[in-house]
Amino acid sequence: MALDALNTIDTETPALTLADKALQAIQTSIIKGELAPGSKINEQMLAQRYGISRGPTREALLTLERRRLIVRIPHVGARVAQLSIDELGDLYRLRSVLEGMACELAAKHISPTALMQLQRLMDSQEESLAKGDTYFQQDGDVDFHYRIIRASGSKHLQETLIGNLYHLLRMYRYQCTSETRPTKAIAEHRRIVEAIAAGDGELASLLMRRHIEQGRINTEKRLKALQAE
Amino acid sequence: MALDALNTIDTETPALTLADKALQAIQTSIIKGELAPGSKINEQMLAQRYGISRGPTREALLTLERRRLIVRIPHVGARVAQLSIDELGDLYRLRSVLEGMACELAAKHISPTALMQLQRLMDSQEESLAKGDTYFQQDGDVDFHYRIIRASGSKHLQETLIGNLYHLLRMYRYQCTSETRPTKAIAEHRRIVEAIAAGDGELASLLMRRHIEQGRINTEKRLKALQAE
DNA sequence: TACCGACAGATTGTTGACAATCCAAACCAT
DNA sequence: ATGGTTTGGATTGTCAACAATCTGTCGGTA
Repeated sequence: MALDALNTIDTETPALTLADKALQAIQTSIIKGELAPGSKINEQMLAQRYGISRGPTREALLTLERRRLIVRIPHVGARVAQLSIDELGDLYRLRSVLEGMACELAAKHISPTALMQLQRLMDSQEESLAKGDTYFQQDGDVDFHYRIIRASGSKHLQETLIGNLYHLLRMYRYQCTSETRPTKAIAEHRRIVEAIAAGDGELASLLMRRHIEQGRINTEKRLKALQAE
Repeated sequence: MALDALNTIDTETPALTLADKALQAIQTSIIKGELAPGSKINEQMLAQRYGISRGPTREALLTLERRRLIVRIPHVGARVAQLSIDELGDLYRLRSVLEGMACELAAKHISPTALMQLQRLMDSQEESLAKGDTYFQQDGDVDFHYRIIRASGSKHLQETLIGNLYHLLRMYRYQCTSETRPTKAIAEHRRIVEAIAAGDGELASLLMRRHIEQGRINTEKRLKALQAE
């Protein structure tokens, strides 16, 4: 039932278009690996599965192409993106630079309220970690990064990271990480926030780049193990 | 050459769809300002103008939305993007960081042939400049930057810059620069290439960021004058 | 057997019509 | 006159059928 809800289009809220809803549904399937990397995507089949026509389905696929979750070839079709270690490195290298930049900007521009919210997020995460609750760890990490990126105040940086890069990143992370490293990661988050609060963008950027590099190593290890089979 | 053609399979055939052609046509109109910034875009009218149906037209508009050349609102429609000084600054700040990164990578990874081609491009541009031929100046500059970005060897960096950011950038540049500053710009290009050739990514990056900052100042000046009317 | 080309099935690209939604002008009530 | 409501026209979202293209199979030929 709950699983069904994830794969079913809600036809009762006409605020969103069918294309948007299809996009959400298909993207979730891809990120979770229900649509396996490299597998072929059939427009008609997808449309049928969600009970809509091919028009909105095609629109969703175009958006997924721009997010690099699928690869489309004209007159041939679309496939779910393949995960590779090379691309992972490429992706993280770019992410590292961009989020470093976000930190520097955030250290300059962050608003008092946004900073406070960020600190409260740290508190609540440390608290739930102490309780042994790791369920929201992954989401919490994403939330942390999102907030800093938004605090940068740069529309294009935001769009590039959240609107483009992060979707593919989430796919790698979802499929390649099982247990996270919550204690260390949250401590690193805390230090980054402290640097931002102190207005030290250079330090915040450095810490963030290191933090992300740790994440890359972690994910790469998993991906290697995954591809070894 | 002929032998090459005989033994090569045309895997790189454009295979242009109507959507692709419409995209090219509409994008050119927007960048040139024939479709004025802020003006409304009518799907049916566009489709009629190019003698195609609304389907491919919509696909083209979706792509233009991802390239930030238009703004789309569900059930309302699309408008050509507005140019603003704030966004120009935002855009160039991001571009600066990314192309700086491209320089560092290029200094490490560039292939001998790519380097040679780059140097030949410099030669031919200096030559045509000496002749007083400024017609291809704009294209030449774009070409220079593209080559360095490609030489970085980073797929995602390439996609982010060329696939996303540069389209909007070209719109600003096309509409906001009349006479360029060819002599200085080409000299700056030359120095950047020299730094890359010497494997000094740090220097190349610094020079590139300065070079881009000059471009920003130039474009901003024009944009201000344009908006003063 | 290996290679080349025609054929059939399936898939994508495109179209025109229909439904849902928004915008603006006209209308009514106060 | 002004504010809110209604209604008509225009525009976007969606659909199902048609056309163009590709993939893989089959048969023929060296």
